[in-house]
Amino acid sequence: MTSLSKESRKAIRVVIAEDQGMVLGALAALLEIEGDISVVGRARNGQEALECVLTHKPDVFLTDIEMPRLTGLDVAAELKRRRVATRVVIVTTFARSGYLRRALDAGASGYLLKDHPAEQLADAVRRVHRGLRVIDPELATEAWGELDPLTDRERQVLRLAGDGKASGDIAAELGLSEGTVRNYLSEAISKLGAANRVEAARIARTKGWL
Amino acid sequence: MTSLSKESRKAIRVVIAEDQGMVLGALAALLEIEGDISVVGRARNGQEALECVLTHKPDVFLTDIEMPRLTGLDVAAELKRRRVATRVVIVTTFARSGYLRRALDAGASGYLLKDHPAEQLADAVRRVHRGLRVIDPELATEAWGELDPLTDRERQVLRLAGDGKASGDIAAELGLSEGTVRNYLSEAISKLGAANRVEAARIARTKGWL
DNA sequence: GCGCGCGCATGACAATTGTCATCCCACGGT
DNA sequence: ACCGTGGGATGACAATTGTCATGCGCGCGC
Repeated sequence: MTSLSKESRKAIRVVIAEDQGMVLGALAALLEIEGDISVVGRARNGQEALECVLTHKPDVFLTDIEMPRLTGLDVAAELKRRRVATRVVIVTTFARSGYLRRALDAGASGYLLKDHPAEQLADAVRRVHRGLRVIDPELATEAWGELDPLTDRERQVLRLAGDGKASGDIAAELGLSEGTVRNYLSEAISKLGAANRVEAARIARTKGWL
Repeated sequence: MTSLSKESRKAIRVVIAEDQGMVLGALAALLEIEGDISVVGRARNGQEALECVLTHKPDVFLTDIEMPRLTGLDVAAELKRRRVATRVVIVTTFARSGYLRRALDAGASGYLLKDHPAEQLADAVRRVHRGLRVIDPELATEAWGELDPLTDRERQVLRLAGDGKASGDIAAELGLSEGTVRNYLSEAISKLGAANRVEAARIARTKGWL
């Protein structure tokens, strides 16, 4: 279709970031077999990814969200701040509306789920390169749903509580009093309609709010 | 063994199972570019995988663990039960000793982590095809460490508790009394050296015991 | 300067959780 | 028939958790 005209002349230059080495290599292979896309850089964490994009200035930057050092969202935000022209596409396992919202805020042009067919990937890269937006339809609808009702404190506290830490420990860790921690937790629990701290943490996590 | 004499004549036939479509496609692409390997089937869940292996009788079956319907471990076990000649290689995100143990019990010939470099994959397929075992070294050592100390009941109860359910709910769900549930939980907590049910669940999960 | 809201803390109380000691009962040996 | 054992239940008690009402100080808007 599109690029048969000039074909190999102007390949789309891509950098990929993904912490699972096997998947990273595999995605790269997947794109390389498309004649019109060329993978010019790979990164296994956010830090590396940022540098890689900055030095290569690729057309498209494909990134996972959950990575060591910096998340894909952090990297996207940083690229936006620096007014880098590279278009960002998020490729993640998580269908969490909170993530999508943050991705868009961070200026991402695409948001795909690892779930859906591999064919979509090369296509998405081309579309985004042409200046279009590619948002997984499944998410796009639900996305403008509820926004995160939690305050920063509630988030912090909930995160720790979700790991099984006791109120006292959490208090110590955050330099608060135990009673206050329980208050925050109680607030979070009621905001999320949960029955206890653990359920609350689960809910927040699945929405991408934690 | 069979026919490596003729080289390209006889490509290694592989079936891949992986629930994330994108990753599935990517892994397939990765293997296809190796001249001596041919992907003859793909599956996105355990059920499908089992059928696919049964009908294609591939040389090697590459599978993720966590999938809908049946886990990769379940499929491996079933293949062993049926005395299918196909060699099984587990490819997973999780470096959990419990998983490795179960994989070996189920007759798997390989256990790789998605973390490590993509190059290893094709190599592992060849090695396994030749009749060798390929176990991620990182795991291999630690593997013959502790075995699961939990009883069936403790496992069930812990699973539910880890999701934030209250003792009463768990009791109802399993047809036990609330006190009994607390007893099991207490046992599990002490066996795992945890401070509470949530931490206990976390620990069990990271060991692959849950 | 006044009032408001927000972040944080207290204290008090009920519900849930974690720990133990004890008990019942269905079994599987011997 | 008789013990041993393991699954399950009770009851009692302490610690932790969840809920509320209330209090304090600080910054902000007006």
